[in-house]
Amino acid sequence: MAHGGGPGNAGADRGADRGADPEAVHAWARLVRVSGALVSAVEADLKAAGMPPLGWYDVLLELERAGDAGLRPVELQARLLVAQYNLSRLIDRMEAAGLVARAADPDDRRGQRLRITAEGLRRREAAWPVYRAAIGRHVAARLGPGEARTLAGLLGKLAG
Amino acid sequence: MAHGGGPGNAGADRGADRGADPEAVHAWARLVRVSGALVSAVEADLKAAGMPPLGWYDVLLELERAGDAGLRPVELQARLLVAQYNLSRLIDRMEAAGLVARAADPDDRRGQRLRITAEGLRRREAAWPVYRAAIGRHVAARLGPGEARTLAGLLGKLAG
DNA sequence: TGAAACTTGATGCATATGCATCTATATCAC
DNA sequence: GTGATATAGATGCATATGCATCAAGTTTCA
Repeated sequence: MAHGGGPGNAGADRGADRGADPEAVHAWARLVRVSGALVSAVEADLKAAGMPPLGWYDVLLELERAGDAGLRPVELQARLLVAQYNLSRLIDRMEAAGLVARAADPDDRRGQRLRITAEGLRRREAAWPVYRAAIGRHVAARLGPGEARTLAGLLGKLAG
Repeated sequence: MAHGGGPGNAGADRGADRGADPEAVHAWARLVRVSGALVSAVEADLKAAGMPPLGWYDVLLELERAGDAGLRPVELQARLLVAQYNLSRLIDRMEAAGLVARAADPDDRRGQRLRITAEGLRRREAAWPVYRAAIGRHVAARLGPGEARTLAGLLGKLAG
């Protein structure tokens, strides 16, 4: 479970809330709390079904989309917004599990190309119905398509 | 940085997206990615200013609000949505840092009452301007008050 | 060309998280 | 009351994360 909780309206000067209006503070508090709870819930659903965690899924999906060319770790890093050292070890684990393969990059001898293995493909495909159902339960059941679209739009602005 | 990335439209049967409509899936993907990125960014801002991490802030704020009576760990756990074993050790660290105090609960000898210390109070107060500025930079600068309110509302529905 | 600066990815070490389980106390059913 | 069950909180162990730094390769530019 994520840390949640609300930022402070207990701050001394409520009247002069410099730096963030109260609506933004409230939205922030909810964002942290709700996203943490939902991620935990979905993660638990995946685990309960014997599926790999979300982070693994994301890697598998990106590599699947990248196709035969594979991806450089540094590209994957940028897409998934994970820290470099973190990705390095995530790939270690996934490689050990046989889901991805590292190969030398012919164009840059510092680098690698990562590719999904057949087994990795199978695992991602097996995970998707479970993942989709979890999203259905935790998101789609609570938000209509219009609301979901609005939410995505607002989050997009936040990502700026 | 959090794991981000999108769930699969690479799934086999795109036409029959049982369990979650595409809008929900998209909103979910954005939620995970954006909230992760923002939490990382805010956390980095706090750290850069020498302030305690978000999780600590949340604990301090709840305890400050609870006042003299303090809070039971189990209550804090429910409010912050953290796992029990996790909170137990978070409190260990914060106690070691002198920001919170554990005391035996007079009404339940299994339990404790947690209270914020004077130093904890000072730390939380010192952190708030930094935290507020971070929220301002990362949220308020990108969302007007009306949008922030809409976002909070949608997230509230998601929390259901 | 060749030295300085930068990029890519790995890794040792400290810290944090998750899981299972444990102890102690409280509550419930009888 | 007493035994069964539930709840509060801690903890050993495995795994994951963050930080700093490193080695190897690439780019830049005098």
